[in-house]
Amino acid sequence: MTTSATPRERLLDAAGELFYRDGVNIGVDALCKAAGVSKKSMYQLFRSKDELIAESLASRGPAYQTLLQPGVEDNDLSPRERILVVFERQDAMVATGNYLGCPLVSTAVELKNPEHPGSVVARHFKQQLTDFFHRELVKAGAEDPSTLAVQLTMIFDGASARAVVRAQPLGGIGAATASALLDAAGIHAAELALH
Amino acid sequence: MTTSATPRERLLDAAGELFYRDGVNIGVDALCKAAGVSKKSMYQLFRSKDELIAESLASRGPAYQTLLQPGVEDNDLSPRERILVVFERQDAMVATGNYLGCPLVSTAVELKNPEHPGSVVARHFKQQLTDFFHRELVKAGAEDPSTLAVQLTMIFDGASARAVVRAQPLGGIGAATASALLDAAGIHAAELALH
DNA sequence: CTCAATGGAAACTGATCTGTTTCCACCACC
DNA sequence: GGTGGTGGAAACAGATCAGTTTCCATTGAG
Repeated sequence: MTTSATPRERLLDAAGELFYRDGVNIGVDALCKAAGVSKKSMYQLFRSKDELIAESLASRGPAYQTLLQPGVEDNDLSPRERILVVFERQDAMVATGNYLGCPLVSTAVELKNPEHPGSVVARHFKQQLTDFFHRELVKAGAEDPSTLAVQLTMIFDGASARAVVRAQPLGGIGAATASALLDAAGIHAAELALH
Repeated sequence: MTTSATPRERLLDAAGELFYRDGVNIGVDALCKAAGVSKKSMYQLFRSKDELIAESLASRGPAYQTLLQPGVEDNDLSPRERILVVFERQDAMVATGNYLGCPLVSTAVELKNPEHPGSVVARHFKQQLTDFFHRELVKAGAEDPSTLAVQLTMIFDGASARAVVRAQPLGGIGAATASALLDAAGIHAAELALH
């Protein structure tokens, strides 16, 4: 009624945004009001607020991934470039001024409990970023793609933490660090030309 | 009365621990109960809960720094070693299983508002870690100590985020990444022997 | 038109939130 | 033996928390 989407979609959308903007401690009343859904409907659609946290994170996870990772249309990019695009897009997101940290990390930090369904979802999607790095590193012929993928993920989350604490643009420091690490691993910008 | 410390000290101690363990949304009642201090006394000593958040973080900041950074007794360590000690100690803290992320980053993430007095304190002490790295990098003759210090801080916070999301030991990945970055910057383990 | 299902509005539970206030026990100082 | 200050216990304010329930308007099917 408020919008054309179903109550469930409206709830997931509002939850994804408000849990991120205001933290997971925001009240269910405010959430339902923002979604234009009654609490009755909410508790018919979701067992509890905790489940809504997890499901809203899961519903936004794929969108968050595609926001960061180059799509299929970027197949002409080298693995190195495809990796660095992630950091460049992160940089752009921070530059908008609305960035409050990686939603996955923020949720895990706020929930504290690693067994909370929301923490489980966060862990899952964060692993997907590492997996993306891993695939590209294998394509690039990295010597130790597993370690390097974890290191790149750490740089990503470190840049995210810096953006939160400083509340200022990153100025490309994430991409620069990832670049330095890739260089050190022998994955250079000119690798395609060398082959 | 409950302990020998003054009510103020007891409050700052309890706040530092509970805000970290349970998040800044823990209630003032639970906090005062843990500190053995009445709410009346708390609100005489601190203007608001927000101020208590900031002051408790500030009171634990120096302890947190010295926990991470090598003391004056470690003057025989090289700058490189002094930097890597930070990551080794972080690794050890994560290994205890009680690690819930860097208190500074967690507080900033939870508060969302970068102008909150607690966020200001977090920013200040996080900068001190970067400053420590910078001093050591200058000593080591780094070419671009400013950038490198920021990168090391990012690796530190990235490792911290990983520990939270994964809820597992880090296995030295932080030190390994910092080490790789220092190597790439020409600050090698053998530098003292080369001089 | 009738009937049943959907779902929003809002009251309600009992607990908790931040912050204020009252009251009283204690304790050092005179 | 007073006296003033410190500080804990606890009630209180008004708001909000998660979650349940009642009531009613709408809507699509028969």
